[in-house]
Amino acid sequence: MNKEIEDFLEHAGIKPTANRIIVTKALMGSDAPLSLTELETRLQTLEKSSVFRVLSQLLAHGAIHAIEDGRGIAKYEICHAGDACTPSHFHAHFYCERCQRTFCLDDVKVAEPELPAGFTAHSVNYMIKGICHDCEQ
Amino acid sequence: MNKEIEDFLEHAGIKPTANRIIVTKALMGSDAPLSLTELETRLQTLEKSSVFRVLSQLLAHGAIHAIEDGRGIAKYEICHAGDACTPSHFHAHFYCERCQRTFCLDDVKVAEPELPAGFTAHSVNYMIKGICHDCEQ
DNA sequence: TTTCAACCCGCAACTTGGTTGCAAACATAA
DNA sequence: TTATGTTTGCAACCAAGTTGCGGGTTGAAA
Repeated sequence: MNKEIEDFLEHAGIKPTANRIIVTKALMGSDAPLSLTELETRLQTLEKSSVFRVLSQLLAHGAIHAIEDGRGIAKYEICHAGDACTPSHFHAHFYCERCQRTFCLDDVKVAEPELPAGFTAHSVNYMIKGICHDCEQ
Repeated sequence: MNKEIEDFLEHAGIKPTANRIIVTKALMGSDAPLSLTELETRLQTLEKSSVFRVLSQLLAHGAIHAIEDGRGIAKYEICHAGDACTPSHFHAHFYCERCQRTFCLDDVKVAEPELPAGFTAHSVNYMIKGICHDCEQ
C-alpha cells in the first residue's frame, strides 16, 4: 500500500519522506478535495506548516492541483492525469453553500477556453456554487 | 452622474448613502473587478470595514457579484444583468499570474452546467489562470 | 420643532488561512 | 565519523475578511 505512494512520489520527482507519504495517502483516500486545515485536523500528528510544505512540494511537481472553493480557501486533490495534466483535463467542482463541502463533478467536463490573442492559459478553476443533494430538502 | 448611481442603488432596494455611492461609482468606473483592498486604497477616505459593509449590502441585494481571483481573494463587479442574473449569464474571468490583474472575458460565455440530480446551482465561478497579453514577452 | 429609534460609520480588535525564519533532527555521502 | 544538505516543528508573522462598540446621522412620529 505505502509502496504505491512511494512510487507515486518518486515518479513525480519527490523524495518520499514520512510526512509526504502521510499527506499523499490522506489525499488519495479522500473522494473530495481537502483544504490545508482539513488535512491538519485529520492528521493530528502533523503541524500546519509541515502540511503546507508538503502541499507546496506536491504542487510544484504537478502531483496535485489546487482549486479554490467557494470562499477563497484552497483545496487540494491528487492529479490523476499524470504528465498530461493540461487545462482541458480539469473537471468542474461543486461547493455546497450549506454544508461547505466540495464535490468533484467528474462528469461535467471543462472545455479548453477560447482566449483572446496574447493570452495563455495554465489552469482553469470551474466552481459551481449552490445546494447539494444532501442539503436539499 | 450621481443621479444614475442613486437610481441604481434605490432600484436594488438600498438607501443611497455617501459611502455606498462612492463604492458603487468606483466599481462602475472600473473595467475589471476590484478587491476589497483595491477599493480601500483607491478610496482613501473610506475605511476597510466601511467598504466591506457596503460590499456586503450590495451583494445581499444582488447589485454586484463576487468572484474569486486566482489566489483566493474576492473581487467584486457591478451586476449589469439586473434581475436576470442567473448562472448562465456569468462570463469567464482571466487571472494573470504575473501582474495579478483580473480581466473580464465577456466573449467567453459560461454555459449553464449539467448537474447531477439533487444539486441546485446558484452561481458559477469560471476563472482561467495564465499570462495576459501585456505580460507575454 | 423636539424626541426617539433606527440606521450608518469609523475605529480597533480579532479570526483564520497562508507563509517564513530559525534551530534541532535527520539523512546521506565522503 | 564527519561534514553537508534536507526535512521538520515551533513560533512568529502577514493579509483578507469580519465583528463589537460607541458616536453620529437620519428620518419619522409626537
